[in-house]
Amino acid sequence: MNQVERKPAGPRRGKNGDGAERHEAIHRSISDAIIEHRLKPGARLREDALAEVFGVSRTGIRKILQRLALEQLVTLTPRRGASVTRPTADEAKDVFDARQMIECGLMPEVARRISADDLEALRDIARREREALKAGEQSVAIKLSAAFHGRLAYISGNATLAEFVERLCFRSSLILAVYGNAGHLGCESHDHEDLIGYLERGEGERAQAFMSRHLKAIEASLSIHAEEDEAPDLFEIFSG
Amino acid sequence: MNQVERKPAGPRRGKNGDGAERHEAIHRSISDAIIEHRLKPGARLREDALAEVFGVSRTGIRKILQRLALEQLVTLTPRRGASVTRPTADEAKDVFDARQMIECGLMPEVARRISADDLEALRDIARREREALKAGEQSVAIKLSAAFHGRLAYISGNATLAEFVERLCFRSSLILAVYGNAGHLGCESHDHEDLIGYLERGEGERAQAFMSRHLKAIEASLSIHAEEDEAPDLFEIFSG
DNA sequence: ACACCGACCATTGTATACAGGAAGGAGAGC
DNA sequence: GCTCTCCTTCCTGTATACAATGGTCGGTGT
Repeated sequence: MNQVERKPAGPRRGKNGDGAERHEAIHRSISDAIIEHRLKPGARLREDALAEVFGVSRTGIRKILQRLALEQLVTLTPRRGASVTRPTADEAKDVFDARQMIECGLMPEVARRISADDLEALRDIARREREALKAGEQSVAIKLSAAFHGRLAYISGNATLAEFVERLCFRSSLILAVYGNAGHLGCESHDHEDLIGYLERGEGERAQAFMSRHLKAIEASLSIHAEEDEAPDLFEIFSG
Repeated sequence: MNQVERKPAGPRRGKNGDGAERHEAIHRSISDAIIEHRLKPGARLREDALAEVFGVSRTGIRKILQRLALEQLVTLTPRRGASVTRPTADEAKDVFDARQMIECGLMPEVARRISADDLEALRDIARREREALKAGEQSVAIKLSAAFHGRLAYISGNATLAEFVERLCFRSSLILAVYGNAGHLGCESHDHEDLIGYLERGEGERAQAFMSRHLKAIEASLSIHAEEDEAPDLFEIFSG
């Protein structure tokens, strides 16, 4: 069946078992690019291009793309390839409702378990976030905000819920990219610092209430208009 | 059961178009087999064997296996292949804590939104579950129990959280397989019927409390022993 | 006889080759 | 001049071939 006797085409890849780590690194690269809005919602992700950029074959790229699709960061349309997910208004609402329920629900346990190291790490993230915002680097700030919320969730000790929160934060970044006003993106105020204060003092209930207000504030800052591009409802348009 | 459709092995098996649906069907087949405990935790899943059974090539099987790994139904060890996940005691606790938080939190909204059709569908599932339990078909009963909880979550209207609940229920089936006592598996009593009653009467708070007790009862029925097979901690063993 | 070492086999990981469908462009007809 | 259709071209979906690795079994030496 092999018509052509292909020479072992340059196994420049086959160093050793770094394959898994390489894939992980590529996954993070693409994730970060999406979360930092360097890849905007709707952007198409061609397999060939990504394969060439990262120096692997399409096989590995496909695997990563599928994982990203499961995480709902990219959308995989059957014969059209992959593109960065453009969240709908409904999805945005679901995501923020879910964050309300889970992140707020986690706060008491977090307040109970938080350690000095955790506090330091969180303060570091919050500080860098403020600096990024001050410097106008919204990409970095958004990524750090997601990192803050994700890290917070992991302190609860429940890896399953923390993973879920992390994914919700990633999706939130996407939502900010679509529905956010360029003006005051992310968590500008001292919210994160204040939250750390409540947690440090072990005030779980207050932290919970504060987180609720915090998330509501973010959601309220979005301009969620229906965005009727995808499937323009001709009936509604012409029936009036 | 009859998913083994021996194809004529012609070269036309890649008749695309049905590819996506085929993959979906295979995914469901394997998922069901795991949830119904026909594939027990720890069972190895060789790619060749699955490829032959379902009449597709290893490429498609790999894709499905990776998706199952993302859903944490199978574990993918780097050079050793795939096997049905054997949940640890910690994971079991996390899963049930997560269900406590999310499923209970969803109940008020479910009580608000539930429709007559929903009630009928839920009653049907609960009835079939009881019948299966009476007939001693624990596999079917476990699957129906997961279906009940999943369906319930979808009524809330929050697709994101419902999806998460669905996945938690699948993982719960796995946990039951490892830590459950053969005696009283699943939700034996009239719990599901009672819950439907509360929801029908719009008593969200009561439904929430009842769901909490229900989940606690299931968790309490497990015998969670540490199961130190996976990575026997030699340091701890020999340091004494 | 037991233990260690080497080779083989089984199974996964990766790349490439091939086929089929969808989007865009060009040509022809009205 | 505009539009419709066909063709080309790119891109994804799938299978297969090849490389690498870990486990296992058998042989040999002490």
